[in-house]
Amino acid sequence: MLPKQYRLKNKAAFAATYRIKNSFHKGGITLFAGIKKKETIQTKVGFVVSKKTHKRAVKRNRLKRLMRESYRLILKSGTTYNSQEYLSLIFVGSSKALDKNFKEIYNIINNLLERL
RNA sequence: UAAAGCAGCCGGAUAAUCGCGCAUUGCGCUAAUCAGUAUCGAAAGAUACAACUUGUAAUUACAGGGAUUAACAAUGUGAGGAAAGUCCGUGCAUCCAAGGACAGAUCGCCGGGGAAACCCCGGACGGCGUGAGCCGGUGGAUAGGACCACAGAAAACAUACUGCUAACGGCUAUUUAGUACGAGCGAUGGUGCAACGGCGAGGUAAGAGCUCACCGGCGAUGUCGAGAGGCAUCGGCCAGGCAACCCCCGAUAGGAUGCAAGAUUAACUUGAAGGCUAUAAAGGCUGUCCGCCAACUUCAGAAAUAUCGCUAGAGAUUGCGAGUAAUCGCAAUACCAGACAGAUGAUUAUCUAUAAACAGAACACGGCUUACGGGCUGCUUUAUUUU
RNA sequence: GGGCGAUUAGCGCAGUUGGUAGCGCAUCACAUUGACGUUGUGAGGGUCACGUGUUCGAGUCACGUAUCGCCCA
Repeated sequence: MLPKQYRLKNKAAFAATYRIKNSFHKGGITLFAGIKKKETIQTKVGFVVSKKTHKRAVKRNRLKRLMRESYRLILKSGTTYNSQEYLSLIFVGSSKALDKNFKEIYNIINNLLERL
């Protein structure tokens, strides 16, 4: 889990980020990016796994946790590329990514941020 | 030893590095903010200074003391046996109704437990299994109605149909005999899931519980039992199935909606209605009256990333006692998730049986049902072997 | 989180006092035509989502399971 200040929480913010339609996809994970920010505030991140992806809550939670942990470790290492220029980021997991382990998820997230 | 049956338990552990939710405490020379003034906020509300209080001096001065938010630090704590399905029941909340009856609903062997339940325990009966055991929505079919396809004479009424009988009366012939007209009979009909008991013997003109033995079912009496019911004796043969179809009988319950229930705050801006009346108070146009506007009241809209509901309980653990048991009583101990884009994770090492099953709290609780890798314990049954 | 509904042929749907499962389109064959289309005639195709029970008998009645869909801010 990330601290609260890093999390994207507002429903309107989610809708606004989706509306930009600036997205990248790899290995069952889709990254949506918001507008480039003007003020120096923290970039906020949301993680989404739909109920349609898998029926059981345990597997959905597992994927969200892996994505979160990957993002946290990348943020900690400092090699965030251009991602911190954006106001908001959303990672959406699909059924392809469900069975992958932590290292695979980490590489995918890293690759997505690199392409941003 | 093997195969079964029943009951119960566990649902990885330890260490290192990084990381999250909540609670408490700390931190004011980390930052921001705060009563009457000042500030934040839509509001509820929150707070430095002042006041108050403590200490030191002595009438005024100095020092300390509060809280919130964010960040930081420390400590504590943090998913299940099913948290699941939402199949039952209850608390809790709002709305409707409040008196009585009917309709409708739910339940249905007996006794006990429980707040209640499509709940649990013990027993009865029926069925299954060699057995330990398991399964069962199991009241009433002479209160009444409906239905029972096809087949069959007939599916409930046995009054019909198909038949049987020459003992009796009649008729023909007149000794024997013949004839189903009267009369008697309910065996024959083999279809069906099911045919007003079954099977054998006696009996007869033909037959028939008409009589008898055995079996099945029904009723009465006696006896055992708290009761469902068991056992024994006697009696008479009239008693199809179906109530998880309507129904009858008995019992139970206010109904509906569900925490996205609902409560607090009610700015803002928009619309509609009420209202200047009796009483108290009462702004503006104009001193008074009328009238109009504002204020006021009600409803709706919009604003939920606010606060509460939100977890101390029909609870948990341990011990003792009552009871066959479900369960109940008493005592002690500790407080043990409370989020709101939603907390338990990642990596590495070691151990054990190779860490590998089903699976994530969302108001709470009691059940039921379903899913589940592997392991452990106790009791019981059957089979085999050894002593 | 809570509350509801549906599942029948390849597709879309009927099916009530429980008694031989149907309709339309599609598929196949034949006829018609020089050929195709249209049209006509006929045929095939079903675990009534799955399981257990009640019943002589279940698509229908009762209970459980699975899948899909809808509503509530």
